Amino acid sequence: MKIDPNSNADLSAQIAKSIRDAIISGDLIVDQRLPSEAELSDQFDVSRPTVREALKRLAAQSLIRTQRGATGGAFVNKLSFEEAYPQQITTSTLLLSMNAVSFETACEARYTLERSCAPLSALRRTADHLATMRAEIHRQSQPGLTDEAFCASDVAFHRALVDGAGNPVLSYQLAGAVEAMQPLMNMITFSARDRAKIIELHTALADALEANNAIGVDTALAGLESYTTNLAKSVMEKRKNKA
Amino acid sequence: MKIDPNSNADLSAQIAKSIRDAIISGDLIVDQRLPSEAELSDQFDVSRPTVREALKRLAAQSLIRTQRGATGGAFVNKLSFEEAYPQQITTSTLLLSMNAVSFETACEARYTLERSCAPLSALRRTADHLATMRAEIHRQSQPGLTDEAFCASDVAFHRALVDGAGNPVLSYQLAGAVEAMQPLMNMITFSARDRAKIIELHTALADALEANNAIGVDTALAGLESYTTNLAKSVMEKRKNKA
DNA sequence: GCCATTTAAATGCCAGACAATTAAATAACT
DNA sequence: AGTTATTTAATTGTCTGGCATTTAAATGGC
Repeated sequence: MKIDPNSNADLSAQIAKSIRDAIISGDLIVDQRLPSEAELSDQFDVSRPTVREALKRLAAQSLIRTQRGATGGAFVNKLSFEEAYPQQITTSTLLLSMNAVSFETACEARYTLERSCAPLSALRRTADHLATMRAEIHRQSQPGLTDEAFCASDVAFHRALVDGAGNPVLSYQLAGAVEAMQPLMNMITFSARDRAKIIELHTALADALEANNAIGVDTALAGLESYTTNLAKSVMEKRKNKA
Repeated sequence: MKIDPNSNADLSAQIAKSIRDAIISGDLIVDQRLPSEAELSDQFDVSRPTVREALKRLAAQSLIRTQRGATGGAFVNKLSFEEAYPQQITTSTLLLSMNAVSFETACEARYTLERSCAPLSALRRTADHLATMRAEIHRQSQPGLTDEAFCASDVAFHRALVDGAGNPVLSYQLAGAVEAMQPLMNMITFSARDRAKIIELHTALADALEANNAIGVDTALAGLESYTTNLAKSVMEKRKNKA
């Protein structure tokens, strides 16, 4: 393997790209062992620290894992949905916070995606999903719950709804949309009245899901979206007037 | 700052996590300069190569960028949607190829998400989006087009549809779902008859979008999904009988 | 005041070494 | 022979020290 010395990219970035491409194309398959760092240094004609920087880049993307010891080395990692979740959530969160995405835009995206899962979830949700949602509703009605805990419970509730669709690809894609909204929602202070209204809608949602009523689920979600949006709007308004 | 020597994680991983957390929490803000590698070595009490490995991990996630020279250093990067796209697509693609996700499951997720964008796109699509879609339809009807090129055009067509919703968060989330399907679709051989049918559905879709007819768009998408799924099923069947 | 040069600070890269870990090979012992 | 203890070898993890390269600012000459 060779590296272009005229490229303006770091050597470690070029090497990482070379190996990453090999993984994507299938040249390197899951659990296959990469050459040792010393061998890679020879092959790419760079020093070991440079190879290591390249490997750390790949490790940061969960594309490889490393083991120490005699039979150790770097191995192509089987990227699992579980591993990809946090990455997806971190990225989505930072995208929202760094790009001045309005609450409305984020909210619209989140509920648009979530509503698309509703029919499938109404069809396929298991008793487990329903139980999780009922439990979260119960938690949400506890007095003395902090806004953060309320929002976290809200996220758990909605993730159960999404998971009810029984499609891991959907769950993965939705994780970013649903979880990344939490920091934004945390900025809203929920009064007792707000919570009661949200719990009411959550209950309607769970009821509809229990009855396999897709339209009812969609209606409840639409209600939640408009209520959340309006709530956020009024909170922002109040803050603006105060300042 | 301190690092736990009892943790079984690499020092570079711990340092990367520490800095990453500072970025997520807002302790480090966009375009802020991190301490130099030498200063970080002192602060974390590790050597410079270890610090560098940590920084490369963060760079691989586009959380920082580095500049050489007198006023250079590592800066917190403003994560843009454009930067996040390829990451998202790579991850989604690998998730599908490494986890034996069935074509049906992937297809269901993709069309479920895409159909959720349809009403918004019917409402907001610009002339530009329509023009892109018409151009791709034209390209798809060219004889002699390879299956790969046909699929790539298909992806471009659908991305224009999604972008028509005018919500960058939606576009980002959908990018993974739509683009990651391409390698799977490339495995299907599209006969002339298949292509004609798909182009017919694409045209119906564009027509409905032009008329701001949300229901028509949804119908066309539903038709596409079932046609694609059946096509894939018959191709797989044929291959199985052959072998 | 403007341009060329020097300087200093920073990242990029390398060579070599040692520590820590791990599995396999070997030796010792029963 | 079988089992246990020891040694060995391979590999990653980390450190030290250094040099090359890049870049902006400081300096100096005109």
